[in-house]
Amino acid sequence: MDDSNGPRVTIVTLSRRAGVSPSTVSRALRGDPRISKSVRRSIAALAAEEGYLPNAVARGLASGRSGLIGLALGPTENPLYTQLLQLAVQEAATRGLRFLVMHAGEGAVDEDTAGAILGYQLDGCLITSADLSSRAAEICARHRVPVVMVSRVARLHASAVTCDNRAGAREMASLLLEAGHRRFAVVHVGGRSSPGLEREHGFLERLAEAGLTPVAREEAVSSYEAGYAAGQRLVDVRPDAVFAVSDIIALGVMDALRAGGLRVPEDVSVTGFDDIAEAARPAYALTTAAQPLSAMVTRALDLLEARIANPFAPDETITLGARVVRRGSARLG
Amino acid sequence: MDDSNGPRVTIVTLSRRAGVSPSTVSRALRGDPRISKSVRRSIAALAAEEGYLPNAVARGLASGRSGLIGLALGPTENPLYTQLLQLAVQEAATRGLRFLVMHAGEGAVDEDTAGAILGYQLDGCLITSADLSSRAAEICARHRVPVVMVSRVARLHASAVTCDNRAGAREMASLLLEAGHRRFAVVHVGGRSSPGLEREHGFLERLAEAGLTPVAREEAVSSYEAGYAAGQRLVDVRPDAVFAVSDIIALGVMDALRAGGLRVPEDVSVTGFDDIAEAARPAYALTTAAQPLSAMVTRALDLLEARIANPFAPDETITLGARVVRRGSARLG
DNA sequence: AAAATTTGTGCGAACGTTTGCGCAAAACCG
DNA sequence: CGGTTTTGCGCAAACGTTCGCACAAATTTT
Repeated sequence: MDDSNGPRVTIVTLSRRAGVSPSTVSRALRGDPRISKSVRRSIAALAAEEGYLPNAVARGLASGRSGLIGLALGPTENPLYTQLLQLAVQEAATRGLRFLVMHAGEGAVDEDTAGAILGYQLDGCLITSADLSSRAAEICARHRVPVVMVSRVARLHASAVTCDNRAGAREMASLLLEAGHRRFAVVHVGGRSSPGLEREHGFLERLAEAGLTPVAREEAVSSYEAGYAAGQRLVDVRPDAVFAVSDIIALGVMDALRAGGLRVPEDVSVTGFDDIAEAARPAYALTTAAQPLSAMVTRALDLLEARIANPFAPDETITLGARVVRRGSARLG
Repeated sequence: MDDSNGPRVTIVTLSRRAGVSPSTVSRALRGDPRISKSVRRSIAALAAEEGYLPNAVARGLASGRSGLIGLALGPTENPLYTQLLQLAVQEAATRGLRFLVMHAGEGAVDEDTAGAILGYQLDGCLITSADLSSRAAEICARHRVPVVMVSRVARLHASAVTCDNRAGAREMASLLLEAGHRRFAVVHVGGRSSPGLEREHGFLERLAEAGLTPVAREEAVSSYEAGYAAGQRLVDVRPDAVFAVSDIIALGVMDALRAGGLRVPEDVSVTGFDDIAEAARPAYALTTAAQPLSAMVTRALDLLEARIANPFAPDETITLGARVVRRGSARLG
């Protein structure tokens, strides 16, 4: 290891020590088969001995690939995005890709920030925020940066991986219907989010097929607090089942319903969508449709890598199945 | 804007169009006072017109400053770190710094990953994970990368900003004592986390001054589930007040206590530390000692920038006050 | 044994900036 | 009006890699 304060050890340093040219060192370190095995080995040894650390910035300049992926993360109050972050970071690391965070939180990504970050010659972008304006994608497209959206419908010039929101919601509705529920309430998020819309439509569609319309339809943003407020408005409505388009909303609804004196699930079944970690807590035991988050992240990175390898690969959108997980918050068929 | 597919517009492009040298363009864009105002303005206009985007990678190579900060984030199940992330991203953006995520989640940062990321010539690192081994800091130190820890005690060659954990915990104890509580339980995290340790010590210390020792002392990792398990063990102990060293634990404790038939706060007061967003939910209304997270992030970045500007600035640790916020989960003096 | 191919390595030019230094012209001084 | 300072800009060398091309030596082919 280099504990000294000498000049940084670079490829040139190594090349001199090894008596070969810098290009040979470069190729040897990258495992280029054109370099003989013996030279490759001795250079690897030398690099380790000297504590050589490749300069990713220089590499980026020379190769045109930075190894950097821009990341736009949704509202951090929603644990969903946090889980996504963790999964994505792990998965990306194994592929030698790193995340440069462009945005974390509510609202759209700041134009200037996004622009500045594109200056890092991003190899691609991962956009997870549901209610993100399309501006970010547009900026990326203008700079020819591949984009993949996760848990969100594709926009112009972008790939996407989502789960089958509609089918998941439909299944939830079916299960609820089978169990005999008739007075349905749904808590939706308006037009802010494409998955939210799909989930609401799927649910209502299935209800309609059974000849039913909901007794209440509350709008909320995707947060606990908004869910709580919606839940309060539902207390007097006395639905026998409520479907919230996201878990974080469902948790708020549930707490409000309970605060209003209703028992869950005896008086009212409550269900959500996402299967965030909080949903599994004993105090909630929320029945919900699970997004296969881990698989989604994997596929998203696959898509990104494919586009990096071949910039002319067509946009693609992958839909993975959602699976309802039964817990205590609802009586199901 | 450059919607065409022509070659990228670089400083050289601009310099030709403007009839000046590349160095003049560079200086003009950076606002160098040595360039006349008129030239500066015309170049700025030209840059905007051509949709010029500075290449941050090239700049990094030439200047030795990448504008990149490595970020190590604690367990994402703990909303604390998520809030931290959001605040840090915002605050950093205004300073022209970007985060490269080194780690997110439990456990120590992976050696190889950290090393690889240092190859991006980070200007500094922000380390927030409480239970991180000191390895990350060590690696940074070896590569002469300034480190600042937040919500965590300093290590070798690192600055830090924390809140006064001990004082916060002491105040909580005082308030609880004043309200007449005598049967105390504390849920701690063992030696895994320095803030956790300080909080526990502060609390116990104040208790000792009142001639008391806790009736129970449960160990947990910093998670809801571990808190829940600890809470279950406490049901039969029937403490009249419990102090958990972090909110996420306190929430688990509270749910378990309630599941065990105890009323909060009538039968038992429960308190925590951090003031995460969940603590304010009506279902919890957790009384807790708040970390001034926003201020901490600001100071952390100040520290980092100071070290970037002057690599020989000494390490420094800043301690901000903690403030107990009273909510419904505890009867307080 | 000469010719053709393969194998292994070096040369040098990028990549897009920044920055120390040099040098002219313009502004000031007495 | 000659001499000194200031102002404004250009030259060219970095920064640490990658990669196309050339080229010698070793190997195979005819």
